[in-house]
Amino acid sequence: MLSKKTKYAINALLYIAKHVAEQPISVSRIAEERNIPLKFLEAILRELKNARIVNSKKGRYGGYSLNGTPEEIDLARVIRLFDGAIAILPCATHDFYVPCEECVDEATCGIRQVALEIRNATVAQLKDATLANLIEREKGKEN
Amino acid sequence: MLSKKTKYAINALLYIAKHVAEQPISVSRIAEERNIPLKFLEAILRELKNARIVNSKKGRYGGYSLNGTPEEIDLARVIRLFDGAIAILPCATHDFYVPCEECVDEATCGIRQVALEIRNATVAQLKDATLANLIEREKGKEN
DNA sequence: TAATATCCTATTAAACTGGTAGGCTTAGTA
DNA sequence: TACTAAGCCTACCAGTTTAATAGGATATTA
Repeated sequence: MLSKKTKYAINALLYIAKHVAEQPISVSRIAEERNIPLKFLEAILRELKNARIVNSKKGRYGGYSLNGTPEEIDLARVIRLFDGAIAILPCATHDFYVPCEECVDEATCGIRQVALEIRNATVAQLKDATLANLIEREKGKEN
Repeated sequence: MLSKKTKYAINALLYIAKHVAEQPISVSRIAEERNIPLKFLEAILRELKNARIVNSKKGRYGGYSLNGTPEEIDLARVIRLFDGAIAILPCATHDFYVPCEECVDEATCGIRQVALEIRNATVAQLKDATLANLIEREKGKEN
């Protein structure tokens, strides 16, 4: 399950993506519009900024803007940032590899093979899910 | 990520499946062979028994045996038992459905559509991963 | 009746999650 | 220059979950 942090992050990014013309957008505006605790969202956007997914502008009339187009930002990136690995086993992740303690022989482990196949499929689906794609999907379902 | 409980459960089931002829097999034997804390594994096998995935026999020379063939027991069932939902969002699960708090309109939500697609693919892969299939995979990699 | 199993309940330490509090720094604008 | 609205940073906290451990009750077989 995705953490609330990740879900808040995705929703905030979608909000910015839908209002690209009005960038930069302040944390307080997003917090109000999407019903996210202000201080919590502040921390989230700071993390997104440190990960270079958004840019920030300090001071009055400052706020956050996307670093890149909505086509370039996908869910895999956001989820990895906040929730870490996407795979179901630590020995089957690409970015966060850690061997399984319980494992006798990783090379032959059947569970690991399954975990790798699932991860590959899931990551592909999450990379397809860009901000632009998500907004498209919502429009498609509206009628 | 799968919990240790789930991983222990899968390993215990695989151990029993590999020694079908010697059923029932005691918790202490499995715990020793697979390096799993005895009392913890005890609780795990009891849960598997309550979920009718294994059978138990009390008293001396008792132990646990598979309830069904290794072809009939798959990872989806075991994971759902210990870790709950397989989907990445509560609104995208089949067995544990709960609406997303953050959600404005579930019917059009793009994230949910992605989550449903991922869940469908993942569940299919986990259902294919039966105990028999996992043992097959290990044999295939051995040479 | 001794030995060896499963079964059951309670407790616990550590980590994680979701959130709050308070204050500092920076940048436009009157 | 002073005000104000914004991001930036650190510390803390309460509740939940995870991964166990402890101790004993009950059942079965030789």
